[in-house]
Amino acid sequence: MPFHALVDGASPGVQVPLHLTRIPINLISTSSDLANALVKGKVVRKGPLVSVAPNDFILKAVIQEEDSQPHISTQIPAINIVVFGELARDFSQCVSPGDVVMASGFTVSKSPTASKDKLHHFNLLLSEKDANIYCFCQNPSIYPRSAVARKDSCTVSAQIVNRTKAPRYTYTPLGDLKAGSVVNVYGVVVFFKQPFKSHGTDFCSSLKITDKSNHSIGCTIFCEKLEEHPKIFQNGDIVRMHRVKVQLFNNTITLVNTFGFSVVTFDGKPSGSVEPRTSSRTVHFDEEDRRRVEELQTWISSQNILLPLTNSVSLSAVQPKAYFDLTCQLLAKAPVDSTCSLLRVWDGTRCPNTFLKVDVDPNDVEGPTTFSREKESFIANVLVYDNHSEFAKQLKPGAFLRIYNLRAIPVTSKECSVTGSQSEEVEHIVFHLHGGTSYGRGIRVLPENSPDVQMLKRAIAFLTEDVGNCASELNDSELLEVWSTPPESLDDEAVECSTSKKCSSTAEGSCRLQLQRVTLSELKQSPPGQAYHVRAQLRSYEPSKLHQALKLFCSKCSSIQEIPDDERVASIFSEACKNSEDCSLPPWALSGSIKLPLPPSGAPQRTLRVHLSTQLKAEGKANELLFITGTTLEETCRLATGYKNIVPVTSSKSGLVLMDLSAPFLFRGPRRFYGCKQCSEATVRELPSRGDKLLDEKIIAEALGVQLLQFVLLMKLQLQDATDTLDVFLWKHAEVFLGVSAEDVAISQRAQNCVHETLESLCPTEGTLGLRPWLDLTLMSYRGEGEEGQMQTYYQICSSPSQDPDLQSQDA
DNA sequence: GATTAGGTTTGG
Repeated sequence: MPFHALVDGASPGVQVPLHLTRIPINLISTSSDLANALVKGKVVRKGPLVSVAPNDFILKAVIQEEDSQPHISTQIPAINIVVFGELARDFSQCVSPGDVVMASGFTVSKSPTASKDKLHHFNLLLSEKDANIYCFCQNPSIYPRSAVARKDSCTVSAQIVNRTKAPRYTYTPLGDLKAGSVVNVYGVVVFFKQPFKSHGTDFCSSLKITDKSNHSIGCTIFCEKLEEHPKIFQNGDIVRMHRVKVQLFNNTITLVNTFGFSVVTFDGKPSGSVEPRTSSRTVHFDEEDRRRVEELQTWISSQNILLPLTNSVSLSAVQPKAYFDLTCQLLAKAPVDSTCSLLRVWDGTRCPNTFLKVDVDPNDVEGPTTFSREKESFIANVLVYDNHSEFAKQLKPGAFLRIYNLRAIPVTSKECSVTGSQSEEVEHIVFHLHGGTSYGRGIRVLPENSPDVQMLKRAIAFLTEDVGNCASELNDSELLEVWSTPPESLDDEAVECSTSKKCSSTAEGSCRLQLQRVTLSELKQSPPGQAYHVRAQLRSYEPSKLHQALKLFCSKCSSIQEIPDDERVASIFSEACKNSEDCSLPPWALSGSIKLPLPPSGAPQRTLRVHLSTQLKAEGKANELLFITGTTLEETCRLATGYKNIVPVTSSKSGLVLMDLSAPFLFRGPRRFYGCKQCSEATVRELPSRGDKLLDEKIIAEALGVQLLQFVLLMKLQLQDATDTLDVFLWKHAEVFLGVSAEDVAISQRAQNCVHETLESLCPTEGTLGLRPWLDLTLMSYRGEGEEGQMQTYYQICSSPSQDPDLQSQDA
């Protein structure tokens, strides 16, 4: 009986058990005896009910002791509580801020947000199985959900909610599997095949998983429906399987699914949030699972990073004859014959080899039949055979794909030379996806929201800018400026000038691409405007503090801007408060007030004035977007944790206006979004109706006339080989190179650690240069204006770091 | 509560 709603402090048949002893919030610690402990506090903040699965929820709230003695301790008598399962839903429905609750049967965990929210160093965890919450309901609340609508909420009738216990799963380490048993397991994928049709009634997935025990266990999954199979995108993904049978086959332990089987997968790379990949509507996923996934993610990243689990390479890093996985976008496709189809794909990088032209009937082509010469040079031709040709029938141009175990086949053919008389041998390349499923051969459509697709989209977006506009080749002088000094506005004429020069050099360079690898010394003497392959070691990189590598980029004016520090943003907020004037509200806006969650210790609780859209309210989405006035930065951040989208505004004579765009124009949870000062024409206006489409930063920016800035990473690397050293920029391909999204780096310590580990593996702080891995890189050289106005050559990395194992120990 | 597959290429 975990949840008890009491009206006027009582409810028929419900009593707070007498054996429980109240413990002051500031005395809660891991060492306190919690078995019979009871905490009491007023709910000062109630977060949204987050659905993690049907009938499974998480809700966070803050409770504060009202009657505590401040002199007892300096610890703030307020604490985060995290409620799980259906108990969370009951809490959400029945408790309003202002209500007093008591809780027992909780556990405590270290609060990851303590330094930020200045609350208690521990969180209270309340699971539906063990915890009891007693709620003393107050008068109808005037808090967020109802405040704006001025609607009474939560007239709770006294009730006792009785829930069946959520099943608790135990997971068997892969080293402890006993033949004949049925178990639940967690593991890291080290091999997998996409599901294929078996000779029986089902599709079959074959995979191999490992864990800390370092056993590698083969698994075979039979399911009739494709969506019931594990959604594995790459080695290193994490799988959780329930109800698999342990069998011996050829004296080896294997796992096969059995009745009631279910599987969930997770990205193996830490990204700040753990998203279960499943199409099951009844997945159980709780804090314990989150902890297990994060633990495995940490374990994976601690494994030898020099031996990457995945075989993914970008087009720019493809080696002839090699097998590899390619993440790409399908542009066009056509059948070639009864067993073979042509897929035309790209990934935003250019393969140094020219592709064999595959003749197909233009009438059979799905998607464009031709592309501009520039765009064509970025497109790969992939021939897929047999079962994959069948699978390709269902693919649609525009889809994002990962193709596993592709092979780059060099093809030599005779071609008439330009002069026409003699024929000369020309080397082309074409990718083959051979029939069958050996080595995991197959094609997978990646979901739009996957981090890899997001990165791919950005790489392609950068490219299409470049292809569409010769100005493309990077605003080098600006890169330099950003590098050493705060950004200044660009001199337009200077850009025009350097752009036109770059255009001509690009035009000369783009038709003939360098095929062979060059040394750094040769590269320095080679003509600019071309792509080159180099093999080099990373000698050093800047900045050493990763947060300094994070910048904001405007895709409209191509400027790179620094992320303003909190001090600067805080001063913009306080200026805005000071200069605020009374104004008449736009006709579409509704006004209300909300109480700010948890005031800092001792301060009176603040009531904020908010505005929201009549339209959104009519659609039942009043809380989706709030315009708030008169807050400090700190208050805005606190508020943002409980609402989807917060836009701080200020009132002037002319009405509501956005703040200075040096400050974020939008807050959502820990994420902040910025607009370009130069390119925005910001106005506070009502958002057009979007139907069921979720409000995201793009929609909001567009509606407000804000040119959204994109998070990017910018670094300067020094490469070295036996012949020379070379400074290169890592920018447009930084996400591909580092394997994280810049946006994640902006909010996630774990993503930052991931980057740090990658750089550390390529360029260890300790150890000799000779031991550093050798990297196969594609560099683009281009001319640009230097700091003092003279033209000079710059280099930028445009590939992922593919490492050459043969050269690992060779000395520079 | 049966059956399927049981990684491992070199090819169009």
